[in-house]
Amino acid sequence: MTDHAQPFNLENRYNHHDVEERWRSSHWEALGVFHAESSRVKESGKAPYTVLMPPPNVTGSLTLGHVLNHTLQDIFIRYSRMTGKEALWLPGTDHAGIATQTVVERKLKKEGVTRHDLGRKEFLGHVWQWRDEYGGLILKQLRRLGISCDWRRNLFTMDESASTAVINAFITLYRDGLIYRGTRIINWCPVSQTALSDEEVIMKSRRDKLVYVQYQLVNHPGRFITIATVRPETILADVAIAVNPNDPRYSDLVGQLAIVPVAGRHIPVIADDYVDTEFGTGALKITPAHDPNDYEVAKRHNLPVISVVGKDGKMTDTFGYGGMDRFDAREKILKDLEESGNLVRVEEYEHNVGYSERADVVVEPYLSEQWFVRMEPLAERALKVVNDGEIRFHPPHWINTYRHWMENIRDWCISRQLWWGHRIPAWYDPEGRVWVASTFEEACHLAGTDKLVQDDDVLDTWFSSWLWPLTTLGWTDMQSDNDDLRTFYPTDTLVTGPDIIFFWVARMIMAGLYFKGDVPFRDVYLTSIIRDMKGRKLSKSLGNSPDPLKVIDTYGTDALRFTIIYIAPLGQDVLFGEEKCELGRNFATKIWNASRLVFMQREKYFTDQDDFATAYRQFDPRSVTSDLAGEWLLGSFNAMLERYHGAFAQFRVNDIVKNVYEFFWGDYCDWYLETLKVRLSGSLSAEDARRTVCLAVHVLEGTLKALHPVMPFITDEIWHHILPRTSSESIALDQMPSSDPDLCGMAESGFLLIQKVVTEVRSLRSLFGVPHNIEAALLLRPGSDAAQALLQENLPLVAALGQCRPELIQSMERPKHAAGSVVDGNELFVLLEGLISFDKERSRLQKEISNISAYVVSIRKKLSNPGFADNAPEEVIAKEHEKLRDAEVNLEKLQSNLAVLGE
RNA sequence: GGGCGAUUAGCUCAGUUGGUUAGAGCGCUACAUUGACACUGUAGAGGUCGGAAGUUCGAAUCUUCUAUCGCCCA
Repeated sequence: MTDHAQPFNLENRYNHHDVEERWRSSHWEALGVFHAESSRVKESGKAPYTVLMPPPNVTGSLTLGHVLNHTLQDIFIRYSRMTGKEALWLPGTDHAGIATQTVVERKLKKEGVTRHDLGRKEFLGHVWQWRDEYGGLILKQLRRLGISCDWRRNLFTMDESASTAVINAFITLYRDGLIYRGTRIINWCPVSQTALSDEEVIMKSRRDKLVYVQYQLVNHPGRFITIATVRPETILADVAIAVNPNDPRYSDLVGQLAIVPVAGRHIPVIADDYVDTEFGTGALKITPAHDPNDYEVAKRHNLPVISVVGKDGKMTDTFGYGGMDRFDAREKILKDLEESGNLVRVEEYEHNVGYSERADVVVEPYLSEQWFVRMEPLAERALKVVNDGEIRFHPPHWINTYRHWMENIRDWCISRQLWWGHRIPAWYDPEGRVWVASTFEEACHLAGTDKLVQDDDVLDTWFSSWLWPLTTLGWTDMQSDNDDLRTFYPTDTLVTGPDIIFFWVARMIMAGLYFKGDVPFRDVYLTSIIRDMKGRKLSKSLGNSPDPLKVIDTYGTDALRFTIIYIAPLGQDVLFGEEKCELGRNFATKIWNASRLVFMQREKYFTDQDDFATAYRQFDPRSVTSDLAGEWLLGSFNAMLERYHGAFAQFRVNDIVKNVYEFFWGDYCDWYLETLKVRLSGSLSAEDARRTVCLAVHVLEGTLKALHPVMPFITDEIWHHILPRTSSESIALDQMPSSDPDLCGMAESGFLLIQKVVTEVRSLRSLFGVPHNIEAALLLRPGSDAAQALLQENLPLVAALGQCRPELIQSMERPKHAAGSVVDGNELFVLLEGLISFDKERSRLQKEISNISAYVVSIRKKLSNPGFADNAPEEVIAKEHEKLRDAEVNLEKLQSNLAVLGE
């Protein structure tokens, strides 16, 4: 971009393509606007402020969820940067073990190759190649959002430093006894063919058949015991039937043997408290290889474990089902049971079944040897820091969810039967002993032999993500210590979706405390979930997921950012439809056009940029006097800023944008700019005119700064037109205005009366259908000397804004042929010779009077209630008295108007 | 079964410690098109705040019960 001064005014029409292209992130990036340095914290004493980007999945592409999430983070970061912090936003991506491996395997399949054909090493070469080619897509797309992270620090969870950290974290936990290897029933995904953690299993409601099957007793021919199951195919793996020891129905059968249908195996009837007497028949088949609870029962009773379902979800039994899919086998065994006469009955049954999060197939409980993290010792402190408020959740109700998980914590299965990921740093010697070490050499040294074989498995992707607050700042092991860690850890604000509280937030807190001895962040902002206009979750299969890049092309990045923040309140779901972005687009256009008006006025009173710059730099808003609207505007602007900063402190981002929107559109454009036109067209001294323009620009610039965190592009563009600023400067580095408490009070100005009078005149005009091109005569009868002076001074304003010829009168006589009204005790009459029907005006007044009478009665009632007078605070009572007085004055005047009309 | 959240204008939602004649955006109605802006302006219609009971001088706001919907965990 060339470095010439911007034109004095803006293009006629706002074009988001041009503007966003000009300031596109690469420009800001090239300037280093988004870079943060620990040295600046050390040397200048600036306070650090850090945000961690939740690393998007490398296989991912931009969704509206990302838009919301990253816009929020950008808002926090830009605000902090502009309020004088050293703001660091750490970006990166995660390697998404299952998802990435699946994508690459699918691609290879098209070429007729499986990963097993290639072997581990070559396959990983393909994955890296894929990642280099396509893995950067999401980051490219994120840049279009104009987000201000320090891209130099971009980290990938498989990068060398992050990988070193993962291995060292594993070793540390292992040596501390917090990682162990054990045989357990885990969640097995038959499609991805790997173990999953509990969190990766989604429970879904499903209608199945509850099958009642009778087992003959060995020693009592003709007697049966009946069980109920939803998984009849696992009957083949039964090792016992359990009943509750207190269940009288079965007490005589405990210790007997029963015959498993189809399999013919003899199994004992056992008694165990685990059995629920209410469910089914009260007799439960025990299948330890295919149910975690049954496995526990079997352990207690020393029962064998028999497996009939393999890794691929196909049967492995020797009773004629071997090789069949588990669901086909279920149908077949139903028929076989019926034929053999063992099927008692079948009921429809609705229950929850676990599905694999990634592959969306029913998870198979599978007995295997896996690695686990012992979570209880980690949970204790992680729970405490949240209970104690060291980490705050916004909105706070999510603490309950967090607490519940921590209090019912279960060990974390971290091994995955994949190739893509951090390989588990464990080796086995010929005797089967395990050696955990950071390298093969070290393991050999420990084992005293080099005949070692490394564990085939890799670690859960979240095992690297939980170290994200550490690895992004260069942590690699327990000895790590560097300027970035010292300066930026703990980080400040984490913005993420509530769906990964368990996966990620909770585990990062554990890891931060364990490996660094301190919390990883202070505030957790949990975002809204975006749904479509019908309230459905956005999903690719439903086709209800708008492409954010298309939305950006249509409406603009600023518009999308503004809209999504405007409609996403803290802690609520958001119903999004593309057309909602009209809101943001319209606002951007409004900002543009209002700025154009201000710059047009500027051109009239300043010869060029430099002339204006000199005056503007010397301009002190506190010097504004005898400009009613200007003083009011300053008051309103500062009151807006006060709410603005307050909303930031409370993480009420939604309020932030609504606040600025209302101020700018309502106060600045609708009222102030209209008065500005009137004032500048009047007989103002050149000096006053110049000062008036400076004030208009001053408030415009302040508003642009307040909006910049939300709408970075348009604000930077217009900011460059305010003064001759070079393209190497940016509003992003300018200082955010703070609220001046002395000026806030000025919002309570006499200008409010002018507004009310103008509105009332317009209302009467509209009500009586005064043609727009007619200037009505307006008579004003002030209710006080102060109002008299105020109105007198601002008659030109009333005239222009109310499109009327106003005149102050003292006469007590009501003008004929007029529509009358009262505002704050001041009467106004719009003369409507020939236009007004007395009947219409009479009925209008009557209606008005009855409204106000009812109001007066209600306040009187309240005030005469002794309970109110005794209990209500002073200022509330005073306010009621004031309301009553005002209402009474208005009522009286309306009544006399009506009386005059009746004569 | 346990927990959390929602229920306010036709639609989507604000309403922060109880003190408003309950607000906004979109939509709707009427009027306005040469001087920033129709991606606009001005005016207006529209709600007994899911239901019931209670606390209180006073409840959209607090308590209890209840209905409906959604999410999380068993």
